[in-house]
Amino acid sequence: MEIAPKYNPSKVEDKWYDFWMHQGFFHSEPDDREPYCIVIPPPNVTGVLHMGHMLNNTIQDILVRRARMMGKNACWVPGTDHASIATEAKVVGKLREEGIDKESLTREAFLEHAWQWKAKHGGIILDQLKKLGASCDWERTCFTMDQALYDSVIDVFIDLYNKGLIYRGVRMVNWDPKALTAVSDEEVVYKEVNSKLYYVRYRVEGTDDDWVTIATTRPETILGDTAICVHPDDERYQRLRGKRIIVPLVNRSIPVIFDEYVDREFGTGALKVTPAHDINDYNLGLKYNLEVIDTFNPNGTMSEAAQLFVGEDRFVVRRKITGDLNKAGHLVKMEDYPNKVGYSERTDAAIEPRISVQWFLKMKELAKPALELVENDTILFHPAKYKNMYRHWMENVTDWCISRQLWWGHRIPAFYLPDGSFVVARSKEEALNIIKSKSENKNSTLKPEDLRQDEDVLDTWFSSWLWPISVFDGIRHPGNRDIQYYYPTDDLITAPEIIFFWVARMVMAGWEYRQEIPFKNVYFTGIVRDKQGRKMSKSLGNSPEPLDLIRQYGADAVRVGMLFCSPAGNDLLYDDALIEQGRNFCNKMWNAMRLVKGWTVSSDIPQPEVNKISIQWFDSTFNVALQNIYSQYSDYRLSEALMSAYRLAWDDFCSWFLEMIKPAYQQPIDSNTYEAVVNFFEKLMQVLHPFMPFLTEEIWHILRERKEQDSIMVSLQPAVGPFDTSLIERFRYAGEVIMAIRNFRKDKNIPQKDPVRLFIRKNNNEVPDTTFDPVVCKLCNISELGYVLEKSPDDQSFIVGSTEFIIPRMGVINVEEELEKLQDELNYTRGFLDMVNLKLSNERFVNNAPAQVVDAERKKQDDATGRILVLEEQIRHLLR
RNA sequence: GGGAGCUUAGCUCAGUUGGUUCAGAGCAUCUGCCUUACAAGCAGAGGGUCACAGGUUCGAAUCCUGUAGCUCCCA
Repeated sequence: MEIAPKYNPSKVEDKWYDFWMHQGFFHSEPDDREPYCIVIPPPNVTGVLHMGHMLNNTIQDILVRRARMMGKNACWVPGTDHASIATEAKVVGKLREEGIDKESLTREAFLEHAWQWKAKHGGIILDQLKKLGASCDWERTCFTMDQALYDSVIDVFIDLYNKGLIYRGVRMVNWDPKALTAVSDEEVVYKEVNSKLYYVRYRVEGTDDDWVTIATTRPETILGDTAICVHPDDERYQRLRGKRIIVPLVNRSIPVIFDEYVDREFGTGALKVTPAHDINDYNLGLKYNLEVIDTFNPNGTMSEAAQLFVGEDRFVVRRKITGDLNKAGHLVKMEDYPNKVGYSERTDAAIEPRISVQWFLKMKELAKPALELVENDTILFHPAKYKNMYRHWMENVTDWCISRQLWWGHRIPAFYLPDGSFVVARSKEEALNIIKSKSENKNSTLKPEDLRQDEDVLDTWFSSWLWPISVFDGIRHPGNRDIQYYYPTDDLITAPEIIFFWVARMVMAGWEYRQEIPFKNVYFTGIVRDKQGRKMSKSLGNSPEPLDLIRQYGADAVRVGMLFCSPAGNDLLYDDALIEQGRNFCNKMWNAMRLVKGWTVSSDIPQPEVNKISIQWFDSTFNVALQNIYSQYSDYRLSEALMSAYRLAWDDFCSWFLEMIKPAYQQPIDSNTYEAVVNFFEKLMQVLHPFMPFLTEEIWHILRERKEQDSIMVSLQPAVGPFDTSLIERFRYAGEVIMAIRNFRKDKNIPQKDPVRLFIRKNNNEVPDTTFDPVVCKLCNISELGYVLEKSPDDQSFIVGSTEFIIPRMGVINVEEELEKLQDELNYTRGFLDMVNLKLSNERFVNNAPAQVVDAERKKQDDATGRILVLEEQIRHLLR
């Protein structure tokens, strides 16, 4: 068989992905096995694959493939999220390009466009994930607006309403003037901006020249002022008691109120109060029963109520009004002032606090058990430090504004009667029944068409929080086979930035609807950043195109590269070098396979001693590493598990083991050894499979003849076998000897191809351990190995531990150079011994430290003493 | 303004209950090598007062206190 000298991923990857799909290996149905389940954090239908998805889904795939290879019934449910605001914005934008105004369409017509858009773009990310090797159960692909999931959301709304947890209320909300909708507190991002503090003076009513100066960052809101507030103890303003103030430009008379809320240090100590446009002012307004004048239209332009600048944008008005105030003699001064301004996470428009009627979900009761479940480790966070953040949010949780003034999404199932009252129901008909059953005769003549359904939809997260349940239809059919089997799911892999948006709320929903946790572990991934530490983003243009990377390096290389430097919860500084490292590793494995497959096997030759001991050593080494790797998996230290597997494969298997058992050039290998090598190789591929699925499947198939339906991905990972740590320990020493001989050769310019003789000098009457002598001989090209008590004048030697290794003179030696080296080492060792002696002569140390530690020091003492003797003798020897 | 966390090699990070698996790994760097699996490689080497200052202890990267710097979250 021709095997390419370099691994070519593009040829291999599509082939195996198709194979896995055709075999149905990704699909899961409930059975007798233990389930393992992950639900994907559903990507937006608006999105395309970015590096963050690559990392996140690589981790999920590793966990799923590993669970599958542990014999569990693994199910990874994929799907997408309808993303109300983002999608509606995209569709509106697209329509605008086509010259269609959203306002000119009916709701039904608009939704028609939205569904078309979703059909075209909604599956892009999921298809891209296939290139990465994602082993999702594609037959279970879900969308948050599929009928079953849609109805689940509506059911939950109705249920929570009936439980009194959902209410409709007038509240100050975060208004996104671009998307024309309210957004939740969590969707507001605060940014530091350089703004100005405007000092504006207001005339006291009934005076000609008595002024009160206030400081504001938002002069355009002056038109909505309905009070001036000062601290009751502020000496400067006592004269204002009982007075009224004239609002500049509009000449409205407003009261002065006294409240301790005011910070006397800030600005002038006098605060203008605009209840319609600031949350704190709103609260003051409630307290003092102030007039509320809403001076803005929903799109951020001035309303009729403002009287001036009607229809002009708030930021334009800020400029204009400053000029007008100045002209009218009201502007005292302006100062630069850095402050934080809230922006919409979705549209980046500056958030406008706005009074409006919205739907809210009470959070306090739901938060209580959800906090407890994380506090008592029923749900584990990896890394655990995120518990702090979670606790903080849960303890300070506020009611969740769940309505959005959009069309794309789950329409709020509330129906309004002509008199303005409403009922919550699944349909107009049901609503009508409820109305009729409640009221005597008053509404008996109502017809369905008299009812008007709420125009708004629900926050997207109000569907996402049900995701782990609704993908199995567990809201509508709580007893169905799937939900009973797969729920609670096992692991959730997500970003810390949505810990409140999503993770916390899933815990709440899980507890409310199943009295169960939604998942057992939450693994928080970091943010993928560029080399300068900037978050990768489209606008910065600093992100590589993931699919290009896969084409260039192969999916396995990308997976391995991304994971290498990504401990849980830590940000990943992306660098192409990481992916190159992944590619190099793939190639290394490929070449090892080429080596092994290149041998001719003979059952006629006996197995050399060196091979026997090498196989024993690698078997132990492998099992120790395996134990390590498995424990790293259970601690969710995936990058460490990968690193352990990497070193096992590269260092232990390739660099050591294969070199130990490798037959001489063009010589056959004995069949026992060959069988052992192929076995090890197979197991190694199984260990590596979750990280690099394609390459391992390819090599696994080349290593042995397989049946048509055989696949490494449904094989079982090896169990940890017995191991001999003393054997590993003894080889560690032999390895040091080998390295010392290599150094010796290099030092003395003796090429590897020239054989040398090696004599080991026995200390006193010790019985030498000869286990690895054949290995040393093979790897160092030793023609003769013996044990001696003395050495002859011409010999050269080196020391490992406290044993001297002698190599009969080959060529000339530089006596002075040797002496200097030996003297240096002698000095160092003497210093070392002094330190140890000092420690051992300290009675408090000997009495207080555990016996182990003291013994270790004694051992050091012995070794150093022995080494000094050898060194001294070597020096004497040279001087002779 | 309130809270949480971080600071260990040039870079990215490990380092459980204080004690020879405590100063580690990978990458990068440097030096030899195109040695018939692999130059996308092989064999070696160098590199850290564990942010700073105190304290506890026989013993501190690890525990305590303070200082400085960075990051994140909340308002």
